[in-house]
Amino acid sequence: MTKQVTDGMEPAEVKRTEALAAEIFTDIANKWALLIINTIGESTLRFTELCAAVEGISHKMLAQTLRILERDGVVDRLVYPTVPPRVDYSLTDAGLVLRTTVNALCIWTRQHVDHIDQARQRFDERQARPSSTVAQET
Amino acid sequence: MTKQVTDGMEPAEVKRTEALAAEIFTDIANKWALLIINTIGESTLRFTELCAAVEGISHKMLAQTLRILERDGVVDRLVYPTVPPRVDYSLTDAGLVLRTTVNALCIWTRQHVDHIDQARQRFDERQARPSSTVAQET
DNA sequence: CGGCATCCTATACGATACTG
DNA sequence: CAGTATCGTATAGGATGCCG
Repeated sequence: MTKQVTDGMEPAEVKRTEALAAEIFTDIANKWALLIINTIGESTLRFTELCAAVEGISHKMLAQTLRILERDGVVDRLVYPTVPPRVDYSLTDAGLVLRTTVNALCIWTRQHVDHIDQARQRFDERQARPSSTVAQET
Repeated sequence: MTKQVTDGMEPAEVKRTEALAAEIFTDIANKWALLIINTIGESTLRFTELCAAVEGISHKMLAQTLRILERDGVVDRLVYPTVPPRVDYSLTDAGLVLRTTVNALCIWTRQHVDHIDQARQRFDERQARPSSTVAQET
């Protein structure tokens, strides 16, 4: 998945990095993780605020995904020893770098909604009757 | 999920765009779709080539995900009416734009492998004994 | 309030097998 | 070779409830 970073490593080390990269990618490249990262952004949000801000996420998935992101050093978790408890979430430095990319993904989605909607209609139409995109003989 | 694009729309239209954006995001923001997009990149690959290039993907998931990406107008599918059949996959213009972002995501992952690996070790250690990150009283 | 555990359903996914 | 269908398992994910 995008080499170049592993240049000049011993085979064993490359393999370990490869495996870790795959793991990390799995942690991050999923709907909830990406939405959470994008939502926190530059701000600091409490658990409940996040739960409300991330459209459609459940209490459970938020807690679960936050734990993974915290472990991976993408989000910071600050616990106030008050009662009732207060927990603030923010992005780490690494998380902030990541977030610029994630945000670009969200913006791309928004900007292509119409285009994609039309592509879908064309596709669904094509499915109805045969004759798809076929390379022409020359 | 990242507003601003829906400014100056009627409420009903905003809601439709909102729903579509969520759908599209679900299609794209998952491991396989992102890996496929990043792998195709600027090139044109046959089904079998893609299957080999995308680390760990199964025949089934590749076919399934490609269908979704094709429908969304992210990948182009060119069928050669030969026997045995040959099918070439490449990114559409929209897909190419998207791919720059996706690639940035992959690169970020690679570049932060060590950093994240260390963050994980610290996290796992913290879990063993209590005393987590707690806000100090002032 | 934040978080974990539990239960249950829905979906993701792999393996396999069959077609054109 | 590319694709679809089927089946079984595994994981995602919602709902609920209990604790500090």
